[in-house]
Amino acid sequence: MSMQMIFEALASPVRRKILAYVAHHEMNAGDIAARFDMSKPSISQHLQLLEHAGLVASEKRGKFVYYKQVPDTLASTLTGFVQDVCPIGGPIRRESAELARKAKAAEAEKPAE
Amino acid sequence: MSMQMIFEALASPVRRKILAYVAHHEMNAGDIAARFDMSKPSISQHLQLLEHAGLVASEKRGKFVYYKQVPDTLASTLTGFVQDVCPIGGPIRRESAELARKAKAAEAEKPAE
DNA sequence: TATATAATTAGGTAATCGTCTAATCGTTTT
DNA sequence: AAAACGATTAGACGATTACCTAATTATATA
Repeated sequence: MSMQMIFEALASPVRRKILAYVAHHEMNAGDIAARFDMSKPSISQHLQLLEHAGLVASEKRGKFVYYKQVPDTLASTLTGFVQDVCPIGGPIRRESAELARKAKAAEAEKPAE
Repeated sequence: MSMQMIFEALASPVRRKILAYVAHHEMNAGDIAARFDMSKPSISQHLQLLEHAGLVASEKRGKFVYYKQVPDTLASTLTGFVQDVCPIGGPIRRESAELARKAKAAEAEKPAE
């Protein structure tokens, strides 16, 4: 849940891909593992690392364990970091503006929340 | 310069600290190393990794090698990533708003560019 | 030109990371 | 209650990473 754990979690391409899978809808461990050319235990370990970092949450229902992203942690950590490190002024707000534009466009395309 | 290299670079606390040092003004390798309880060659290695990731640039002047942050890469990579992975809509723009507020406050405090 | 200083390269070692297979735990179904 | 299925834990292995010291390169200065 610390900044260190979050950056460590994001350092792996596999974990970033997992994160993208569970960003918009939950998915169980097996279905996630099926997307990778890797054993289930390995994926399980990546999932745990993501969970310890506070980036995903799991819920067991019957035989299955479902994973989904915890929405706010990532955005706030990364923007906080950028805030600290980047020369304040231009770049961040420029990105913010573009971000807002894209988000608005995406929302228009998919009106259902 | 790829996304992978950037996240890898950010995974180390030492490298994030270096990045913070060179964010707002350049600094030579020795002065950077003096801030850490670590040998100069080790810091040199971290600096090269940051440079290969495209996050800092170096310039040799006389005996010294000066490092400074490349300003836009980090912000655009991280916001691009957040854009991909986070549930679109609320969180990003909420952060953006807060970011803009803080940046404005900081600018008021230090009017010289 | 010889010496001193800044920085990097080279080479080596300990620790960590990512992966695998085999074994275990919990749940469901027959 | 036994068998099947989903997931995690345990243990082992190879590759990578992070660090160190010693040696080297490049520049400046006595």
